[in-house]
Parts: sequence; structure tokens; C-alpha cells
Amino acid sequence: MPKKEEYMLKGLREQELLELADLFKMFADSTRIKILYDLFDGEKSVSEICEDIEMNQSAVSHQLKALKISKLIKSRREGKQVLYSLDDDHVKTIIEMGRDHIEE
Amino acid sequence: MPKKEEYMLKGLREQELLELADLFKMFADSTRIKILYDLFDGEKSVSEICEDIEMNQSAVSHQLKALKISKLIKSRREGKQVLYSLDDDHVKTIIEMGRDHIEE
DNA sequence: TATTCACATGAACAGTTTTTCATATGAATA
DNA sequence: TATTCATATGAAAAACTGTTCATGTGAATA
Repeated sequence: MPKKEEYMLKGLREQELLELADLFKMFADSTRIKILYDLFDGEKSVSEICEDIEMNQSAVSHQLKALKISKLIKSRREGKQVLYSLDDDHVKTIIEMGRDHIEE
Repeated sequence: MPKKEEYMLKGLREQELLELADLFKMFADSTRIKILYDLFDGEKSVSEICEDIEMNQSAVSHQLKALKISKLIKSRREGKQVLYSLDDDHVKTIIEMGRDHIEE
């Protein structure tokens, strides 16, 4: 029995579309954009990020986890602190494209 | 009395960050990505889009409205039909950046 | 002008996401 | 090793989003 034809739109499979949407979800929240933007400077600890973006530690940690799962940031431990940094060259480009659009 | 200092992160005002997040929200849903992707071909009517992406007319119209408010697409009426098309050069770039990230 | 076709829209509902609160864990230090 | 500091996490509450359903509107046509 032939497998039901999979939905496909010009080479993009349903699964890929969902992944794409999930990726953009990471940029679709102002807390997360603040975090990403904050990390443009380079590696920062969780508490530094909290101060910079004026959000409490728990909320920030939850979002850091989401960003990490999406492979947009990475982390390493240094003593008691955990340092986060960007893990993808596209992050800056994507955000800059967004800014370009808005500025028009 | 001095105005309360506005939150600002490296030149991005709170307001701009919110706009940026709102913009990326448009790419953060697979129905909307399908629509945008579908319009890569050029102008299409609402019913054409519905067929292409296999979604009902009401859902599609709601999303078209959102995309239009975000200035990612534009429309013109031709008789009974309304034709939609992309209204921003960045749309393709943003989506392609997203695909690049996922493919890694 | 009554009807039909193509699209738009408001409201309700279901599902998801984000924040908060309380608490847990892991590493350094007293 | 008991305590403190930095971060993580689960669960519940609060806020938001997307789809559906019913209906409305504008343009063509019978």
C-alpha cells in the first residue's frame, strides 16, 4: 500500500517548515532578543545578563535554556558561574535583517 | 522633574526591540512561513494560496492580514479576487538564513 | 436587483508560551 | 562539612496565539 503523499511546498517538507518556525520563535520574544543582543558583546554570565536586560534570574535561565536547545548560544562553566555566548554566525545577520526591515 | 531613564540596550530602545520581536513572530508559525514561501513565486490569489498550502480560507485570510500589517506582503484587488505578493526584499534572505542554520 | 463568488472579520475555544514562585543542584568558601 | 553564591528547574498562573465557525462585505453576473 503506497504511503500517503507527504505535503511538500517547493522542496520544503512539513518537518523542515516546523523546524524553521521553531527557530524563528527564538527571535520572536523580546526577552530572548535582548539576551541575544546582549551577547553580541561576547561571553556573559547569567547574572550579568539579568542586570543588562533587567529581568529576574529564573526567567532568564528558562530562556537561556530554550536558546541553547535551539543551538543559538552555548555555555561553559567557570567556577560558580556559567558563561553564555553566541553559537551561530547567522544570529547577527538574522537580527540585522530584521532591523533593516523595521527601519524602512 | 527628569523623565525616568528609558531602558536601552546598546542603542536599541525597548520599543524597537518589541517591533523586532513582532516582526520575527511573523516567521514563527508554519502557516505563515508556507504563505511567504508560496509567494516566492509571485502574486497569488487567496484561494490559490489556500490550495497550495492546504489550509482553509478563513485561517489563511487571518494570517494574510497579520503579514500585511507587518508589511511583509501587499495586496491589490482584481475583480472579485485579491492578489497578494511579497513586499520586502528581506523576506527571502531571512528565511534562507534560517534554513542555513537548520542545515548545520 | 437578487444571487453568487471571493475574501474579510469578530468571537469563542483550544493550545501554547512566558513568567513567577518555590525549591533543587553544584561549586566555592568559611 | 555547613553555608553561601550562582544557576537550574518543575509546576502553576497569567498572557498570548491560531483555528474554527458563523456571518459580513464588495464585486461580478444572471
